[in-house]
This record gives sequence, structure tokens and C-alpha cells, in this order.
Amino acid sequence: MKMALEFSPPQEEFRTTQERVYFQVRDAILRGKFLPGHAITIRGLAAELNCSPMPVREALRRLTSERALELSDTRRVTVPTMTPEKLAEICAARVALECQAAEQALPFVGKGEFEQLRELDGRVTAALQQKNIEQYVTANLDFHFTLYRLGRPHIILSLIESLWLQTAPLQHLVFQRFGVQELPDRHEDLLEGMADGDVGRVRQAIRQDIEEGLGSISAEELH
Amino acid sequence: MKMALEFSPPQEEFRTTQERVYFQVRDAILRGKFLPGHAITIRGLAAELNCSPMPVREALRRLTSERALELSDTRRVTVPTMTPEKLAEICAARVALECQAAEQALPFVGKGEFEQLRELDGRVTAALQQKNIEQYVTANLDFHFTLYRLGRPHIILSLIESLWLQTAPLQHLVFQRFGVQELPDRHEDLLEGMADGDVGRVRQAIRQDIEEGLGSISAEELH
DNA sequence: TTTCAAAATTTGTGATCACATTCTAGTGGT
DNA sequence: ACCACTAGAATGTGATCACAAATTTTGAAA
Repeated sequence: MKMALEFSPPQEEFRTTQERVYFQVRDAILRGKFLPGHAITIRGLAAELNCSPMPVREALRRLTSERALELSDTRRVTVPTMTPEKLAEICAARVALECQAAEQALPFVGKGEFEQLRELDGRVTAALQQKNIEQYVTANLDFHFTLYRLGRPHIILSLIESLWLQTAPLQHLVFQRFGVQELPDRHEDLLEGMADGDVGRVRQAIRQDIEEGLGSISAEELH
Repeated sequence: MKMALEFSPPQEEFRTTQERVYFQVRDAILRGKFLPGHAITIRGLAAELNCSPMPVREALRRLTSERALELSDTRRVTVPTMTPEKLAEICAARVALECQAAEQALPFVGKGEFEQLRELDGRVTAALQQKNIEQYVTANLDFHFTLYRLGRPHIILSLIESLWLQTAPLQHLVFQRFGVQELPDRHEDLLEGMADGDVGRVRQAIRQDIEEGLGSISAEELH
């Protein structure tokens, strides 16, 4: 079965095929093109992405070690299914790391950066009003990571990215079923806290944004 | 060049060669068998571990994505060198995650678990008195991870493991040069906090243990 | 129609090969 | 002695193949 348009064409130029495949699959996961539980085959992906199984193997191995994909007991690569325990852990880890990243970013929030974040938040709000799932996901991701990147974190950022990757398939599942209109977001609190340079308020806003966002998911049945 | 005894024989039985190689290399890094900056070759490892380059490629790719190894701009796999920025980030991330893990473990610390932790701490102290680097590293690792594992974390634990892997090469370098006798540890505080069920004290002890431990490293020149 | 075992296909793993790039001596010139 | 340069060796990447294990399909019996 040929699944057209499942993967976007590679945006940038990559040095190796393996790297290209890695980002294409990663992107597809973030955009919700894979359902939890879906099994992925090396040869199938290789055929779709026009390369030999070799680069696919390495890309999948990499994504598996980031827990974006999962290795079944029969060595098959699948999109992970979520459990309440995993969700609670991801939630706790995101709070811990994203609070740290935000705090680290705070000194770098100047006037220009603040305006940029306000503009990105505007896009999130607009997407929520229009009930545009695709746009909401992209804008929300941009908002958070633009903030976190200000503190120039490398290690922490990649840990956070790994955590977002893990919730992406479930998140899209829930959005497609229940929409995004009722999603709370604490971006306003966050922006005010940043304007005041109030670390405590920023951390609190991040915590609530994450816990309420993932809480609204866990409230629904977990597939 | 044949480097004998660099790798321990595989302890358990692994399902695949790739997995065996992964844990052997991982173990070697944790035990300080690799110096920062050291370049690793796929074929060289394959010859030492008696397999084809293929499983080694995948194992190295996996370790690279965990930041235990690094990909140079010429695609060569090397043991990462530390920078003050990276060390600060690792320190912050460890504090955030290990405090969370400890808090999560706290309700599971019964009498038996407490005694086990006291016994492990005793080994750490003994190793420090004897200035036995190898034993200190092992005992300290056992102490921390035995505690964290009580809360049955999966995701957070693997993040913490990745962070420990990243500091291992530098840590061994410093230990070999300056010894371990002056290393502070906050395990006493930690144990008392746990006995009282005092979350705040536990978190504070973890924070200090990490910051003082890594601080004593950053105080020395970073290679 | 349903059930279940055997056959056929598909899959992951590991080995080997080809090729372009990178690294390493060794050479020659200053 | 020192440095730039070239030839040879070594390395990473990607393709292809062989094989065992897992999956799916098939077909016959109930």
C-alpha cells in the first residue's frame, strides 16, 4: 500500500541519507501521521523514501532510543501506545525540564524577543479560535521552543524535544477526536511573568500549561 | 593495536549482537575506559568485539543519540569533550530530574529499602576512605539508582542515565588526576530526609550532592 | 461459517561489498 | 629543522545478500 504525502519532502539539505530519513520520520510523528500502535517496517519505509533499508534502520534505531518509537518484543518497530503511568512521568519530566529551560531563558528575553513571543502566542490563540488543529500544534510548538532556545540550551532542549515526540501521537489522536477548542493555555500568565522578570510566576505558568494540557488528555480515555 | 580488557565480557544474554555491543560500549564508558576526545572506529570496535561492523554501527548510533558519544563534523565518532556550558546544563538537568525521581521514590522507601540504601551508602563511604576510585564510582551509582528505581520510573530514569553517561569520561579523568578523597557527599542528609519523609530536605540533599560533586570537577580545569 | 495448522511471504539482523571522503605517513623543497 | 603536498591506507555510508524468526495467507476439517 502506497501512502502518499505521509512524509514531507526534506526541507534542508542533509549530509547523509540516514539523517534525512531521521528528520522525515520525526516530522511525520510530530505532525501526527502515525497512530499509536501502528507497526513500521524497515523495507516499507525504505521504499517510500527511495533508499535502501540501511539508512532507515539507523534512523529508526535512533528514534527508538529517543523513545519516539518503540521496539516490540518481536523486534518490530511500532508507534508507542500511551499508558497513564507514562503520561504522568512525561508530565513530571516536562515540568521539571521546561521550568528549568524557561528560567534559563528569562535573562535573554529582551524587548524584541518578548514581542516575537507575543506574536507567536497570537497565532496559538487564533488557531484555537479557528479550531485549526494543524496550525495550533505548529504554533504552540514554535511558541514553547522559541522561548526555550533563548537560553541556548543544548542538552536540556534535546531532552525536552524527546518528551514532546513521545506525546505527539496521542495528542493528535485526542485532537482529532475532541478538537482543540477547549484547550486551556497559560501563555498569558507566562508572558506577564516574563515581563516582570518573575521567575516564580514563569515556572508556575509553565507547570500549569503542561499539567492542564496533558491533564485534559488523560481525562479522556487513553485510546 | 589490540586493547585487551577494555571491554568486559557481556554479563547477561542479549537477544541481538547490536544490543550486546551497545551495553559493552556503554559499560566501558561508565567505567572510564574512554578518554574525552578519543576517536572510535567502527571497524576497530567490530574487530575487538568479534562481530561485523553492522551491529557496531547501530550501537554507536544509539549511543550518539544519547549524547554518550559524539559525531564529529567529519562523521567520526568520538568521546565528547566537556565544556563549562555543557557541564552547567547537565548539572541543572540532573538536579531537576533526580529531585523529581527521588520525590517519586519517597513513598516507596520502607524499612527494608532504607536499610539497603544505608548499606550502599556505607560502601560509598568506605570507598572514599580507601580512596578506591573504581569502587566509589560503582557504589555511588548503585546508591543513586537504587533510590530512583523505587518509584518505578522508566522515562525519567533513562533521561538520568543519559546524563550520567555524559559526565562519566570527564569524571574518571578528574578522579584519576586528583583522587576521590575530598569528594563531598550529601547521602547522610538524604537518608535523614527520607527517614522523616521530608520531601524538601530530600530535594535539597540531592541538589547539593549533584552541585557539589560536579562543582568540584568544574573547579579543576576542564581537561 | 468457524477453527486451526501448515505453507508462503514478509520482516529484522548480521555479513559483505563498493565507493567517496578522510586520515596518515612519507616525500621533497625551503 | 620545518612546512606543504601527495600517495596510500583506513574510515563512514549506503546497497545487496543470506538466513532465521515472525507474520500472514491458505486450505481443509468440523
